[in-house]
Amino acid sequence: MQTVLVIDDDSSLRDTIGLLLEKEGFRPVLAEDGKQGFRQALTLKPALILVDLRMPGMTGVEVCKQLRAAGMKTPLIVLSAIGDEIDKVLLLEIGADDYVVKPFGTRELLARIRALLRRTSSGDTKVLTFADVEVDITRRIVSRHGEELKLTRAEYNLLTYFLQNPDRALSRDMILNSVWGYESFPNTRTVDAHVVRLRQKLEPDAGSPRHFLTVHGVGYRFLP
Amino acid sequence: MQTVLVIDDDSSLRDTIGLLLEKEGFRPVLAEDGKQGFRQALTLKPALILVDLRMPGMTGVEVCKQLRAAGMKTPLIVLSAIGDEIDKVLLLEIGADDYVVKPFGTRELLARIRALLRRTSSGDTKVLTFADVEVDITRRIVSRHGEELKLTRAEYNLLTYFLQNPDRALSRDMILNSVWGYESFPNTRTVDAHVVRLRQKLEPDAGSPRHFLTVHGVGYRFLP
DNA sequence: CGACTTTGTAAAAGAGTTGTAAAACTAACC
DNA sequence: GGTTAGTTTTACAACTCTTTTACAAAGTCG
Repeated sequence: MQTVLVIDDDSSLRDTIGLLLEKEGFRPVLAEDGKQGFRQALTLKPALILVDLRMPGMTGVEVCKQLRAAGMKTPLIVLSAIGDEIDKVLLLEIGADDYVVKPFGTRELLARIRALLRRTSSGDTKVLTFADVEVDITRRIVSRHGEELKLTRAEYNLLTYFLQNPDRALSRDMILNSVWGYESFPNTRTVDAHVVRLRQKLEPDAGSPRHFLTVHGVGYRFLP
Repeated sequence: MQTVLVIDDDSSLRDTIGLLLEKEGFRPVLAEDGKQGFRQALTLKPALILVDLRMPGMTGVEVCKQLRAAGMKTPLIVLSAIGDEIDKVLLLEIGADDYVVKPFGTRELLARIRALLRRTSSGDTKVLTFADVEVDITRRIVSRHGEELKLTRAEYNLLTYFLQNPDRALSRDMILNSVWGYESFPNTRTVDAHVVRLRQKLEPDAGSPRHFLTVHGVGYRFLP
């Protein structure tokens, strides 16, 4: 989950943004002044920073400058009040990546956050999870408790298919067609062999599966 | 020198921007419509693209969408006339990185170009590193412990591609398209041959690679 | 309860993928 | 034109993964 640091002295706005971010799947961290925010930025290394331009003490411009001087390249969006005289060019030159003028819609703020994250982190890592297992699609790695589990290609493909079709009875033929494609025609027992392997690698107790369930006479059902 | 592709049907504006860029040390390439611009973007792989929103034929939005669909991550700034009703959020969502409203000052345009180049990783980051290897992009030199390692062109290109896409499973086809381009069609085994060479030159122990990892049945994953 | 079908599983057989050196080919440079 | 450096293809061994097979275990149903 990506951490977003929000630095704003207006506590009500800060909380609003915090809630919004939380709802959208980010981990918000709130700071009420520039100095505190600056320290948290260094220690937390958030994925993105939102900073108010006008604050008592250390201003947004100061925060931004200092962070860049400290070598941090964290993407940063400046929040400015409509009355503020902002020199857009200056902002961009001191190292802010974008700015949003208050009052702003939540949709706009989110879009900007996403766009900025997309182009900076270059890796929008997609991660699916079930139980205590993590499936990192971009890295093509499956792990449990941070420890990598080695899955073969067929196992991996089968697993992601199950993840995309949770809690549904899936016949062996459906599975074969979706995972193996219409070109190859393996025996339906092939599916069983791979399910066995997924159970052995991913089930807490392969003997009595809790996630990869058998639907007798049909096929399997995956329960996250 | 960094190439900037300018796509605009207004020839006078196009030339003005071209001159400005040239004066500021960029290499401008001009395209007069969306289709032409799109093709040049794919072949030239510019460092940055400026595209007019309103054009006959393929619009700026189209260009942007298509480029992103083709997997190009080139930073892109949209130029829009003051009368245009632009949905900023939409622009950012389709993958534009920034926009400038015409008429704009040259100072503003340049600041935005620089800011965008700065934050898009390889913009002015001249040196990339991983483990004990340094890759100096501007000098096109790879070294370890200050000692130069001689890499051929293909090896170097492949290495920088890996560096720009760390910790992601990359299929041979993706690698071929990005490193070799859409025009040449070498065998996918070519990739393997070059990976072998990178391992031999850069891995501490080429026999058990720690950085250039194989993703069986897919391709490779580079771990810095 | 049996007779029958379906599933679990390990292990063998088979298929496909990768590592690697070397040959064949190209482009670049005197 | 010939030499050289670099790229791409090829060939094959080594390796990994997939599929089949065989049999035991479990489930279904009269």
